[in-house]
Amino acid sequence: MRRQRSQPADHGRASRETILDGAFQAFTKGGYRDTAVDDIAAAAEISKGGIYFHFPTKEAIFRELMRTTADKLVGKVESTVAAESDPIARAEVAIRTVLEVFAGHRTMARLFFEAGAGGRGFQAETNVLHDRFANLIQSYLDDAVAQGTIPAIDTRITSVVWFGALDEVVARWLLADRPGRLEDAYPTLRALLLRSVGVTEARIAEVPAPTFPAAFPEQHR
Amino acid sequence: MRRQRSQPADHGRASRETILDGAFQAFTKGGYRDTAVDDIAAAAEISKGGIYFHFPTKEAIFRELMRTTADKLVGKVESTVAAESDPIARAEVAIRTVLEVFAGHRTMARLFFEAGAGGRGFQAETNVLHDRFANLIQSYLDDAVAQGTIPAIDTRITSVVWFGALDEVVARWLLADRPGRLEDAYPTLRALLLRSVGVTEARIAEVPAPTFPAAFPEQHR
DNA sequence: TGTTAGCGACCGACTGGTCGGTCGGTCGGT
DNA sequence: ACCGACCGACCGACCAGTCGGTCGCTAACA
Repeated sequence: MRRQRSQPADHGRASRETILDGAFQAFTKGGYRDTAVDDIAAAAEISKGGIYFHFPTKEAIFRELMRTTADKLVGKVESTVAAESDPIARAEVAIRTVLEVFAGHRTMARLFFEAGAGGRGFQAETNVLHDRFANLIQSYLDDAVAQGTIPAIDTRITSVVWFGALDEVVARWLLADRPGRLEDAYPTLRALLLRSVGVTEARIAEVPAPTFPAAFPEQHR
Repeated sequence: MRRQRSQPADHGRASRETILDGAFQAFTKGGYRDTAVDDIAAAAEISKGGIYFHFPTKEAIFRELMRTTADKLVGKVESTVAAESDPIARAEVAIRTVLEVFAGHRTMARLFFEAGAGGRGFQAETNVLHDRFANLIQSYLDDAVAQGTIPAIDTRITSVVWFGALDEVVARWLLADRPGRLEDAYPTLRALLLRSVGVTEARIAEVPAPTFPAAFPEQHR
């Protein structure tokens, strides 16, 4: 199968994107270690040599993919958050947005969660990602504390806790046999997190938080 | 280096344990994928062939290691929990115990957290582990709800959230450049979690929770 | 207009190295 | 003499990265 050769106007941009797309698909099922460069090549309909013309190593592809994908997510969060001015409302919207984006892009979630499967050094990569989100959350919490909306607490640990909670909820959803709708977990998650930092019950009840049926399909006990 | 041959009385039990010990050491630094069977052999001071006399596959070694280690941890938790009768107190003690055990056995924590680095199928293994602890937590929460100590909430999601929080706190501690004392995070974590399920402030303040200095060394912002 | 040199993009067979697992063999105890 | 425990060289699969090519475009030149 002869491939259409790219026009010179492409400047190689197109195929770079094509490779990234293929890499996304490939990494998405299988994680880093279980994905061979040949798999990426197949997914992107390009040769291995072609890939190495555009990228120096397999790891470089993965890193770029992670970075740009995270950028998109953070960008999305920051733009939706911009509509709110109250710091607690911002935190709420941030959490909700992450949930919604992942709900709509299960594969993207996979990318983030199977990133770890590249042992040693990728742990560091994941670390940066976690930090990024935790810091985002922490900034909202700090603001909330500063303006007296919530009592003074250790916002560093709190942001870690919030992130961990969010992370785990998404992780379980990803691994569930018959996953429900991820967004359905939001009302409960929101209430738990807001309560945890001492937001008043009145404030928590403010958004009626439609009582969906339990978001988690079944429990294996 | 000729090794001491085991006495027949051993029935091979000793060397099985020796291998498991070596595997623990080896897996502990490097995760599953980055640890070669030869590494395990070296750590256990036995030959590769010797290992395959006792275990069918590398994966079998890892699974057994995970299982028995988790057993120990769960056992420890359950025995300390037995001293308490109030379900919320039990949950508190469970969290605290996990923190303390990990604090004292950093390597054990490593084993659990680098388990994921074996892509696909190990995710499932980790899943089981998470389930085990989440279910433990859920049972305490269910009891607390049943006896009216806390309001009725979705204990399934709540247990996932609690576990996620705990998990992330430990993970950050493991990856910190200059980790502080893990137990120091307990007071804050405890307060956050208890508040999240609606335990009264009075009850939360009950244990004076000695205000340690911040448990997290520094923040990279 | 026809010819050709140069080049950027891409191809895919191949290499070097790693690693899980095997297998014929050894050895001490009974 | 036999057997269970153990040894370690070896096999084969897999895979990241390389390298000598090919192809078609464009620009320079005749």
